[in-house]
Amino acid sequence: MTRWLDPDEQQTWRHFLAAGQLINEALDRQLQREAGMPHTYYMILVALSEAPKRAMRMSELAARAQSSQSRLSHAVARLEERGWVRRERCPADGRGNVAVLTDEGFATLAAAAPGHVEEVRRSLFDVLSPEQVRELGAICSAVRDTLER
Amino acid sequence: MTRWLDPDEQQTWRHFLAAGQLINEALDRQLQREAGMPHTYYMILVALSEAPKRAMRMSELAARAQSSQSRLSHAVARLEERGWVRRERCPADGRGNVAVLTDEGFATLAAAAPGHVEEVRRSLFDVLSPEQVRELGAICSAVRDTLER
DNA sequence: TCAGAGTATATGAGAGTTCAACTAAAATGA
DNA sequence: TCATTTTAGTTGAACTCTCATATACTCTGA
Repeated sequence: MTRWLDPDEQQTWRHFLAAGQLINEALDRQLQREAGMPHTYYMILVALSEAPKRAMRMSELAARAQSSQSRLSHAVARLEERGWVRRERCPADGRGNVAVLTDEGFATLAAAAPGHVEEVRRSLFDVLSPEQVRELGAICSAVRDTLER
Repeated sequence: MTRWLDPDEQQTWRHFLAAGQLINEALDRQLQREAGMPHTYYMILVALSEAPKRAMRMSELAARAQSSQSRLSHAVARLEERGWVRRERCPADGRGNVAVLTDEGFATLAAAAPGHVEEVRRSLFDVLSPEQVRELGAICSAVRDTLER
């Protein structure tokens, strides 16, 4: 009944898990050390920084930053305490909130970005050939399309 | 100075993050729902189940299960409470502990495995062509070799 | 226009993770 | 042989995440 993994698939799967975790740990360590925030928070700041007026509805932000709504809500509360983000009531929809990246938040992000990109290169792009990067892009895109929603 | 990501790299990176997270979430949800444990705990049980006598030194186990020592220590404490793992003092080295998978733990793992494998197929292998699986294996292996230690 | 259904977000508790101590037992070496 | 260093593992606190629930607003249809 169960379609078990054959030895090759097993190995691929374990490499996949190991690689993914090593990269995530590297990202988190670098950001925690140099910017005092986890990668999930960084992703939230990035998403906000790219939005018009650096502002976005909470649910839209959750989608962009690949966060659950609850996680985002907690995270933004922390980011607000640090003064990097501010929340405003949404005028168009009384239920909604809009998260806004403050200047201080933007400055923090700008300061953190170079070190982060360097880490991204070190842990992924520098390791792979251009051909592999293309392949990886296609693979991840396929996974994403399948699992998303 | 900073080697920023070009648009293609950006996209690949975002697909990579999204895919990785979607898969991890799928794994965690499935295991939490059907076996009442997170994926990290599952990996610990798997590692133990493959060891001679289903027993392993803590640090060796941490390495195999891709866990930090601290995380493993906390996790094994929980697994012990549930009766799935037992800890014994290591006779050869007075500092060491040996984690042992109990019969109950093994049974739990055996019961959880089919659903887990099914989820692994659904979220990764079924999505990719055999060629892509090969490519992904090579890519992850390269990342792992570079980042590990 | 109002009850009921649906949507946007927040919140609290419980659980897992990290980081920095801390304990205890080897190993080292003069 | 004893002080030092290293290694194995644990622990507590602070923090993040998840899940279920709560709150407050909007929409829908009779």
